[in-house]
Amino acid sequence: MSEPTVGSRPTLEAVAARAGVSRATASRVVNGGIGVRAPLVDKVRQAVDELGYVPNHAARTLVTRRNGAVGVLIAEPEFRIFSDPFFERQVRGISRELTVHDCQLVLLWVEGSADRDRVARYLGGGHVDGALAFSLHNDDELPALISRARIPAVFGGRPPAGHDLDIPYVDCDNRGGAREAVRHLCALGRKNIALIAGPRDQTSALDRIDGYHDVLVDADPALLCQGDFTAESGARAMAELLDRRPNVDGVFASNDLMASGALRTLRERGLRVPDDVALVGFDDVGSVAETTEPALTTVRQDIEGMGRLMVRLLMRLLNNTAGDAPASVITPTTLVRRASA
Amino acid sequence: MSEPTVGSRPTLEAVAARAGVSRATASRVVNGGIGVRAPLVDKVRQAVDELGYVPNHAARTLVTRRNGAVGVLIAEPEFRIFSDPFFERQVRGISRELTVHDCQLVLLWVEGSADRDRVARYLGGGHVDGALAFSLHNDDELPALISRARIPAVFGGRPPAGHDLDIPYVDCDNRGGAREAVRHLCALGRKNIALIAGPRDQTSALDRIDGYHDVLVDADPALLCQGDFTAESGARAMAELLDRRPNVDGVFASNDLMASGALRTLRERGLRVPDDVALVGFDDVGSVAETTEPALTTVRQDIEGMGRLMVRLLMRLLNNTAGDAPASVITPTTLVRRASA
DNA sequence: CCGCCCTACGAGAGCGCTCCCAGACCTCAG
DNA sequence: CTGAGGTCTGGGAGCGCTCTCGTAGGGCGG
Repeated sequence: MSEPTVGSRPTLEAVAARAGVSRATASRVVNGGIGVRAPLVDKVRQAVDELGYVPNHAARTLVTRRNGAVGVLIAEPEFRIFSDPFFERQVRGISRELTVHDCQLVLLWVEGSADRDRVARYLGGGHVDGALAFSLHNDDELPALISRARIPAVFGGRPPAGHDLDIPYVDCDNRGGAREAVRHLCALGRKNIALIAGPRDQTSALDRIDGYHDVLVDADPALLCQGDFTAESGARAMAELLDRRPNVDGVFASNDLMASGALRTLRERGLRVPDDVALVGFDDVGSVAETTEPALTTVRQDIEGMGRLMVRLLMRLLNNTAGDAPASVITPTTLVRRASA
Repeated sequence: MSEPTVGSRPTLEAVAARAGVSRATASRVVNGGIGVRAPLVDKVRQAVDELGYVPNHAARTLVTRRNGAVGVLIAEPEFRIFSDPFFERQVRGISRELTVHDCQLVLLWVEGSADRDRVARYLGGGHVDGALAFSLHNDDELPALISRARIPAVFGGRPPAGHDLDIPYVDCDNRGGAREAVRHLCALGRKNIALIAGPRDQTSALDRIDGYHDVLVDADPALLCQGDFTAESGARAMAELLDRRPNVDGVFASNDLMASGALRTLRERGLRVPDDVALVGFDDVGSVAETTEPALTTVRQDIEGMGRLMVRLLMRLLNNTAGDAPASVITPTTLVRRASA
């Protein structure tokens, strides 16, 4: 097909020869050097340096059956949301933690049904040790795809019910965070607290709605307005809420982007934040929450940390000869008080 | 270390046995089946299906020295710009084209100097067949990194001068596109055409500035204002321009994001677009250009196509036993007329 | 009908590595 | 001084695949 990537790289054999030891010993040194006496270790290390030896990954994988790569599955609708800083942060966390574990990130972008087959084959083909996936939508094909590939996996975000797979997930305490946000508005003395909800096909959005209702058990249904996690939808929802209930004095927006949109509408209508209407967001993505005017009071979730956690969970899954899956993790949220509430 | 990913998958040997042929013949069938008679092909295919055979990638790589993976290098500043739809689109194009070539996308995120070593080792270690990188900043370490790893690579965007590496790149005709934009404003009869420029450390921004000057050879320097490709900077630049030269009647913003910011400022100042000020952007990212009010006249570059082109160039590089590097590609731009100019 | 050539298939080596196992060596107690 | 027990090291098999090469077999011209 083509030339080797680099003109014949040195093999372990060559290193061993140069160091005057056997291939087995050289291998031991390369893999940590335990059980090898110091002088030999040094000799091998030196040979490695001199020759610029880099282990052949394929050969190693062939025998160890591990390839040090993890697939990150992103389905089309999510990818479009890549512009959402949320994703960037989560992938960043994943990437960083994978580096720690000496693993590579293989981006698998599932775009259509044809891709679904391809990716399932790929996952099943042992190209990657495990998979990380974001399960955001009810109609998502990812859980099915993963179970088909029979590969260790971890989800980011609680998958919708209905999947009987025991795939662990990492999520933040959406419901608890929402409760905290709403309680905070209550504590400020707000009486007509509205909710700008996220899309109903995402568990995170549903959980935040539940949290709202936990606190405001018999909230006026007209105070709940639907958004889709975009700033634009937040602006629209806010307008609608103000039309329906002009006496709104508190708003919990299910994410910061929608909160920023709501803020815009409030400003356009000449309402002061937080004086007239107190506003709380969710996520605490710095690029949004800190730059609004006024800065957003919001529920922080440790997005990058969740990404890292996903990797750690997967690693535990991989190093786990017994079959017991580690439990899912719910990370805590914290209310970050800024100016908007 | 751990269990095999899946309990002992079938090998080619097993397929061959079941089909009653030799391993060699089975291999031939799996790899396209040329030189094998139809009945045998069928038998092998059937065995593959029945056993659910999937080739072992590592074993194949070990002997072919190709691993069907391409590294996509993203340096930290770019990654932060992932929220820029530009990147999403380009990666999308790359991903799609890689699928066509049966290659995987390994995301390599270069974050610091420590990472630089790690990634260089990784690239040099033959884990990937080639690399794609985005060279946006003058101070970028990526070109050096790639030349160190001595691996076939293609850049997205013309790298800044000063690198004597013969790494081909794919870029759009930034200068020509800018010329077209400015000429269009001229054709509309605009006399005081301002430029909102992009950051000076990016070749694309510089080229667009050059294009502006190509048409407006002795433009008033006060009509040039610096931005950084964000909407916010566009808004600020527009404000500054209006303060400096209230008679501005045409603006070429070096990207759509800045154009959208400029639009906001113009609206706030009560100026009508395009009646008072005609505005042209660059990029034609739909999520921005089509949703502004009025919709943006802009210079379209085929971002996804450029991503695909990068992959094709790399593939040519890989299948190229002679050492002649394919030439870089400059893709054309087209002016898309909407409402803003 | 015989021999030639071409095509289809199988045998086998080997890619670079890990890891099992046997043997060498050393230490120390008896 | 000897042998048991431990620690290190090397030999060698084998991971699953591709690919070269040799051979068998069939078609066709002479």
